[in-house]
Amino acid sequence: MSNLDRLAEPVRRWIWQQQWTKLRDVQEKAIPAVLAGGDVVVSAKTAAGKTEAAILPLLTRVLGREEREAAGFAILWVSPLKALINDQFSRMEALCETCSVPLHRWHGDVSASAKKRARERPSGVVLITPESLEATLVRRGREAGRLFGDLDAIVVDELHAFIGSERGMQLQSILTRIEVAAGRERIDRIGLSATLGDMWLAAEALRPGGGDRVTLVDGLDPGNGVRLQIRGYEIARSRPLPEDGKAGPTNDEAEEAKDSSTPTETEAPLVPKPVADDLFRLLRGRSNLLFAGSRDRVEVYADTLRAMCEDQRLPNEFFPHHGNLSKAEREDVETRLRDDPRPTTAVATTTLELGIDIGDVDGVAQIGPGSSVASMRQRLGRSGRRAGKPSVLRIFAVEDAIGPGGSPVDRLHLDLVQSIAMVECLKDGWCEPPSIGGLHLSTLIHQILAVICQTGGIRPTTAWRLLCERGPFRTVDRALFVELLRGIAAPDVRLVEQSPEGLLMIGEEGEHVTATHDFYAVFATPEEYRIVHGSRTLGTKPMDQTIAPGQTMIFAGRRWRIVEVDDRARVVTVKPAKKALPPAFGGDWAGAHDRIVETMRAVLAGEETYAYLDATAEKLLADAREAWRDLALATTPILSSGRGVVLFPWVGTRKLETLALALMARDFVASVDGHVIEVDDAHPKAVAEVLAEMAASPPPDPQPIVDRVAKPVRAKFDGFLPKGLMDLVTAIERLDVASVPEVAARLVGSRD
DNA sequence: GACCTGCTGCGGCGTG
Repeated sequence: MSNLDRLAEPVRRWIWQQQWTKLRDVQEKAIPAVLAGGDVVVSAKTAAGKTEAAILPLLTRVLGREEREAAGFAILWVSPLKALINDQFSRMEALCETCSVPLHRWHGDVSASAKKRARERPSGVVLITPESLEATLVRRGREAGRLFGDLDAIVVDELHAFIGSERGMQLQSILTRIEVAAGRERIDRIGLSATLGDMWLAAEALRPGGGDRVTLVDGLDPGNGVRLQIRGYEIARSRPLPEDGKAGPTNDEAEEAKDSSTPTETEAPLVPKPVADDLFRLLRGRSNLLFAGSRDRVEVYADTLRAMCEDQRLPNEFFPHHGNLSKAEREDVETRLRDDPRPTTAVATTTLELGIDIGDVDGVAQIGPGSSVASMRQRLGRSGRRAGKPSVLRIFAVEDAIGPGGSPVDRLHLDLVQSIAMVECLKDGWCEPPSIGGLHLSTLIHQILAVICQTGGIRPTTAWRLLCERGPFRTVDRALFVELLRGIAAPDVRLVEQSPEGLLMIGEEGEHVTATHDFYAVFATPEEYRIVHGSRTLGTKPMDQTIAPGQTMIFAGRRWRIVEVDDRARVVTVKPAKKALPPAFGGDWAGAHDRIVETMRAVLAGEETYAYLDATAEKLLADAREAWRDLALATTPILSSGRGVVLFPWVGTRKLETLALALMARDFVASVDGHVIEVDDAHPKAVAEVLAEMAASPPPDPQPIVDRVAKPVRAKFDGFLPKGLMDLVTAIERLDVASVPEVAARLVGSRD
């Protein structure tokens, strides 16, 4: 018997109106779990019907409750994106109406009057962002009991997107604060998540400290199979790529003339011709997603493919999509993908990996290995959603042509090898676990300020119990909490102060910080210029680079020249140009997980053949394996190179960077380049001696290593931390000092 | 050699 019969009558009526013949697997499983009460994580891939899996039984619960005197919201539905809230609102509107349950949208783009109405007569379901929830607690803390005291359940949509992040810590903290303000022991939490390698992490993220009591519901995914290919390209580079942003031409007539000239023969194209030709041939005429890896590359690839359409007098079907493009530019692409019959390829960053509704695409392509196996899996799920259609993923591995005399690292074709390693990890069913265990002191500072605003003043002990004992900051003990409070109450900081009665109050600087609307978000955002053409805002660009009139840039997939820069208003006015340079957005490299780099070593050292490689990729892999043998890297992971040394420990980026800093603390000039460490002006024997000593000793003193981290301040409130606490955060969240002996042993252990 | 996300309250003005 289907669990359909356990749903309330109006809910069943709505299902009947939808003409559903039966419930999806994940819905059948979720209904009894949600009806039973308690915490539940529902996991399934995108578009499997998770929303209905949660809302149908939740509405049944709400309709089954006896009418109560005190009003209040019944269901709090927290979502990471405004766009998702809008999608979900239209999906739930008719259902809620059938059930006579009010449905509210609550985020920054919703009118203040609609929010006021919801606040004055709170009831039914409210779809809200963490930031809007934070704002409500901070500005109307005394109303929290009235608004949330009668909640039946809290839903966290896209739970996986919150795990381990600053925003995730904030959300967990807010959920605790709501339970406490509502005077409730606990309120049921329902998490909706993508499938993770380890679902216990999702359970623990939903209920910190109580993950083992969360019910896990996993939707079956029969799937339509996967067609995956790695395409190799061996490109002779006569000249290096132009350096980003630095070579902007000056504003004069000669430059205007240059706009219309064609690129000279010696100038290397930004996208190698064989790669561009294949992309054009394989993608044109269908609907695809092309993940280019960075915003700069999104612009360059979209511009190159658009220009190819124009050269062949064909209508353009390639459009860029990334976080710095305006909402209007992005929505045009999304709508065209979803509703327009014309073939469309969106060239994108990670913006199109998550939940936004764009329907199904024919294929997915990506340039290079991509940032993680987890993201490769999400991308794969974007195609092959229609019955009988497999998921199609093409990975373009672009490598330099290089002879036996070339640089050892380049001969290993590590981009291709990493692509293979990541596909192998994916086939094994593994993906990176979210990184948890950080101290998150920046976010804790935020939560201390927020709780003071919410309550009007709080005792330090009460704050610690709320945020660290009951809330999510479990790694912060009383002593550390007191040290943090002393730091942010210091006379030169003054975020907080203590009243004569011992209550924590907002200090002078804290008044400034909490007064602005920028306060509600816990993540930092760079200052940006707005890029404007005529009356249309194309998007924004970070202001760390120098921007000057006369410079050209590719932006929103088209070519522009900067006409005017208004530094006060932070507006850059542009006009069309015939030729332009790629824009520079900057960014940091998050690095690869240990398991990926270990698999890369196994790929190089092994003899396995991979059926998903094309002929060039096979040839490049053979060349890389030949280099591996020539260089005897299996037995000699320390190579002499020019006047320096190259180290191949085959560990993930965090351990690699820690070892490089440890060598710097021993007065070597060491730097990380991809998956290797380069030591300048050093003799292999001298480096090996120090490594042997590190391998035989306990982990080194972290302080000299921490002191060499280039930019320690990263999170929004890091700047308010006393140095000792900033160093602690750096050591715990960015380094792995304990691994130094083991990584050093990998380099010297195999030489004896 | 990376990416993404969010926002209150109030004063002033125009419109129905």
